[in-house]
Amino acid sequence: MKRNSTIDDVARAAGVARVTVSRVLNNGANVRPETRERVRRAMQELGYSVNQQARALASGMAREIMLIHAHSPELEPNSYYNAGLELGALRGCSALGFDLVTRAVDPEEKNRFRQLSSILDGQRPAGLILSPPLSDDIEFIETARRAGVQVVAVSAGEQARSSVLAVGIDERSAGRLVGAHLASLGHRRIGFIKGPPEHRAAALRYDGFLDALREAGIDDEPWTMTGDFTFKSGVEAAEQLLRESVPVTAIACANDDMAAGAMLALHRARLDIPEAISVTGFDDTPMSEIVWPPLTTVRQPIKDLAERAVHLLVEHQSKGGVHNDLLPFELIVRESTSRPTARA
Amino acid sequence: MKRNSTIDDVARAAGVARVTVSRVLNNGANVRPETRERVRRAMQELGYSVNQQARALASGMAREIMLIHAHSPELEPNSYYNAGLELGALRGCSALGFDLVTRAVDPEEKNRFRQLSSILDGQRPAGLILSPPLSDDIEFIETARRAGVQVVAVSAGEQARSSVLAVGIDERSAGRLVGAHLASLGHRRIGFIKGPPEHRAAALRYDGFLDALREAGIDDEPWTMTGDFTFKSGVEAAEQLLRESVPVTAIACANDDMAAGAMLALHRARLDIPEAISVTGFDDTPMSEIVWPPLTTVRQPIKDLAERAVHLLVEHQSKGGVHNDLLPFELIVRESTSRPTARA
DNA sequence: CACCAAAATGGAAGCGCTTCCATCGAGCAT
DNA sequence: ATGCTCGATGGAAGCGCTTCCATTTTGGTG
Repeated sequence: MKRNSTIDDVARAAGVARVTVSRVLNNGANVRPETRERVRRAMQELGYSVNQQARALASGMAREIMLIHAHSPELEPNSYYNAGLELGALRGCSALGFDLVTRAVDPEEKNRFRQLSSILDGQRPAGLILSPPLSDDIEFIETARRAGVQVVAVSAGEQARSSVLAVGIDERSAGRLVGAHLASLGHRRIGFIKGPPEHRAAALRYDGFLDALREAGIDDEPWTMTGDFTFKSGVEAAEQLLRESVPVTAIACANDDMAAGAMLALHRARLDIPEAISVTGFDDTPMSEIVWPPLTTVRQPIKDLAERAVHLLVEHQSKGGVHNDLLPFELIVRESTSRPTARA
Repeated sequence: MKRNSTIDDVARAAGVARVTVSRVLNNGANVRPETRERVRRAMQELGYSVNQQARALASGMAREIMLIHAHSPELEPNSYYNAGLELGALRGCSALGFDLVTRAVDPEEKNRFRQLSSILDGQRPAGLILSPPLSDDIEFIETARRAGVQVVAVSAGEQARSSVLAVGIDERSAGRLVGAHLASLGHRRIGFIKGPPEHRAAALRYDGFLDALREAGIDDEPWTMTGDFTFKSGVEAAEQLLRESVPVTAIACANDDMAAGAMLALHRARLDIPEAISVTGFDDTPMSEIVWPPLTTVRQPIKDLAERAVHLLVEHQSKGGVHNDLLPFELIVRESTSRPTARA
């Protein structure tokens, strides 16, 4: 029955005191480089890894990180996105010896600030992870900070990113990537189904999209429609477009759900995808491989975002400060996009 | 800055020693009922909750639970199912102060027993969560037990359920529910797309399905085809059925992915769902709401299964024994099923 | 070369809990 | 009554780590 080695084993092996090992562990100051190295080597040889439980217990710091996701009663929850965030956050917490507490708050609720304050008061978490559109709600963020809780905003817009810890992707570049893809295929008349205006990240995606069109010499304002990220709103937006007989050869959507909805509307209207109209999504949810045809979309590392958020929170414990982490994204080209057929 | 109350606070409030509170906490023996009650009340009043970190540290038990999911290189991983399991397991671990370690093992790999042994040897987890088809691999389970690790089988077949801890749903009844639904709508000729034979739970679903048909007076063997749970295999199975011109009015599938595949094949063949053919799935993945038409399916509480699995593992620590937890499931009737039209 | 601040290191306490062992009565047979 | 067992309770140690403070070492200065 092999017992994991402890900090004392390392200390003994390195010929130093336990405290010194602890300092090395926490990148503490006042350790001579050679001592540090010796301790490092001892850790290596013993295959040592810290016991997060013990660490958390000793340091006595709050052991909880709170994940708040938006959940309006009317809107169906974006289960994939939220599940991904929770999964990532849990992984991060697990690795760092924290507990995750998940809460839902209605972003429309007038009362949400008071609500947050009372939650924070009861729990005193070590940090708060906010997802859109809460991560763009500056007043909400400020309420949390006033309560002395470190905040990290996930996929937030520029304002939030410049005032608290943040993780996300370069939304604007991601949007540009989609626009460039469509433009390079030869599409000139493109429709865009946007997300809700409070969702700053989606707005940035749209800006990037416009950039790409402009760079490709397409200066006409594209036809746009605003959805609320649900499948249903995608259906409705596309139906609206068909009703108006807008002559587009491609429709870009601010997320996959709306793209799937749009595809359904097009299917119903007996329009072939991508022959008649190309469609793009955003997020690369599992659904994008299931719909027909498989959806061209942007893969966003949702789990990694949340995991990173936890680390950020722990690293910047009480240091306050602004830190903006951008994670990589990727355009996944599938069969829902092709060059426009010479017809429209 | 409110500090959470500790076991000592409770002890003081109840006028007993710390140990006694600990005994109450762990349902230990040798505490007089009235003392127990007094302690309980004190806990209540102080809003006490155990510090799992401290508990885990003190009890010195392994702090890790290992989730092993099957992952063959050829087969696309069932991301929704696996993500759900991981999410649930993480929640459970988080609540109980355990860490979750996730591993993937190829169930086809001859070498998997040795592989498992070496993993277990290195990590010594407090328990092992096995998902199908590994949870039906008796020899695999035995290997783990021989290494002295408690095992819980998720969604396993009867053999595994009778030899280790297990959580799942009553697969047979769930299958019966689907069969009864279809039969009650008036379908007499029904096709069934099965899962792989090693997947015992899927086989049970099929048995239950047959039971229902028999109960409805349908004694003909239904037309069946075996898939591997992938979207693609669903497409192929349905195409096979169409090629053979089997005169079914409904197709039941062992999971949602195959159902979605079958639907695609039917769409391509210009068959309307549910007018020409009804389709059912199993699992209620998010996809079932996205496909067109929305899929009638059985909702299985995947996250809860995994969460329960963790609890089982911890409760039965070193007690060995067999325990079979059945969680509730639910038939979700959507638009992919209707009475057969008077045509076939 | 003595002197001192600053850097490097170590000792000890304690986080909240469990576990091991000792203690204390009560109830029972002798 | 006396001795014993057994159920109920408490004392003390310690899990692996951090933190506070004391101590030793270093290297720069006059």
